[in-house]
Amino acid sequence: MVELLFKNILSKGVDLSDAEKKLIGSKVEFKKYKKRQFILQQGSVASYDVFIIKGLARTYIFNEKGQENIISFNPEDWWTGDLYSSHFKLPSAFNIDCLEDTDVLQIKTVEVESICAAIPKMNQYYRILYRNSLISFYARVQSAISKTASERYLDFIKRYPNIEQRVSNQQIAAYLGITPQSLSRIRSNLSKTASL
Amino acid sequence: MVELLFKNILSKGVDLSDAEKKLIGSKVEFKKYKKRQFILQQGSVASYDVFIIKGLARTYIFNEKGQENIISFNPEDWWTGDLYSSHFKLPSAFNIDCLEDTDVLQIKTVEVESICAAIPKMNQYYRILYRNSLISFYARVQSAISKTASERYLDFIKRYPNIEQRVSNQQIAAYLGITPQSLSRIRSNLSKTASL
DNA sequence: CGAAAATTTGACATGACTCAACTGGAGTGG
DNA sequence: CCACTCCAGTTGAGTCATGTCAAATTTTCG
Repeated sequence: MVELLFKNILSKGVDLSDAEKKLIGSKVEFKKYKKRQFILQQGSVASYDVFIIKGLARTYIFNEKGQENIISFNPEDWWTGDLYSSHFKLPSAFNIDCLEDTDVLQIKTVEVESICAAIPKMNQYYRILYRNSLISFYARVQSAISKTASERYLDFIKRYPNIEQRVSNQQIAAYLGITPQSLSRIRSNLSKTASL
Repeated sequence: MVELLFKNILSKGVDLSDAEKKLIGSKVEFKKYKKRQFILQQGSVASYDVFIIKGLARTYIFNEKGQENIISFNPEDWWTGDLYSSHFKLPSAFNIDCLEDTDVLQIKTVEVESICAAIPKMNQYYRILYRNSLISFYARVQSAISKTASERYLDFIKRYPNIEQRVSNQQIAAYLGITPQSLSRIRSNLSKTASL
């Protein structure tokens, strides 16, 4: 189990000694979630950073109109959680729930700080992790403000082909910020033009 | 000059010794840019991380339709650059130019790595810096996919009142992902309803 | 002052939304 | 195995927000 996390850490260029792995391993809790179960609920304060080792979760928010907006899909080998809530100890605006049965490793956010203090190179791991997330958010913002729904859909299936297979159209629509009806029409237009 | 950077580092909870300040100071280059001058041009490889001490820059990209999309405004006390390009040593898709005469401190990206290696707690500085950026990008994505142009405009002037004062409506429109004409209409509608 | 750029306004086109009805498949209980 | 319900997905009609193109007006700045 924990090996998957160490593998992820190594993939960011951080090589841990056995003693360091032992320390991190002692802070990590394994947990299983069922499909539809919540990892984090809106209004509660996030106290864990969650690393997904199997399954699929989504991070979403209800907008003013009461619709779900999916901020991100969180598959295996990814972290999820609410950085804002767990840092400032304020209630989260996010919901995180599971679209599949999901196994995770979770670490209390305060322990993340203590791990970084004890193993300074772990700061480098987080630096790289966050930097990579930032790079993909740049692209998402640009896509969101400059492209039509149809173009954004094509971006999505190109970038996350594995996720597209695993989620319903409703979920994809909530990720793109459009209605399921619009997505349905977009798909039918694309298949028409593709078959010409 | 460099004091402003140290102040920013301290504000993220990282307290530097005089020796550490000296090391960082030796890697930093001061540079002045005129209004309209480019800090980074599309197609070139970014090799610097740039800390703005005075003035205002913008990071933008040309979309497929040839329009400018502003990813972020970069005022004093902020970093700018292209994390992706400078990390992977690939040509940047971004343009960064100055909307005002701008003074910066720049550090070669490779030196950032050497600074982090020599002063491990600087990883913590970057970790926090990136985390804060990520938090604001979450909000921007949600705003972009779920709100009307009018709501996004209100978000913008509320969140960046100091920047709204300093840039043209064209720039704001490029940030919101709408046409200058639409922004003009939105503003005139808002002033009508506000005066009722 | 005069040229160029920014902003505003009008007319019209279009993309996406809403509301509503319909279709088809998955699961459930008799 | 069938009848039933539930939910995802599709489709149609009308509406609204935003874009496009064009022209008028105002502002900026050399």
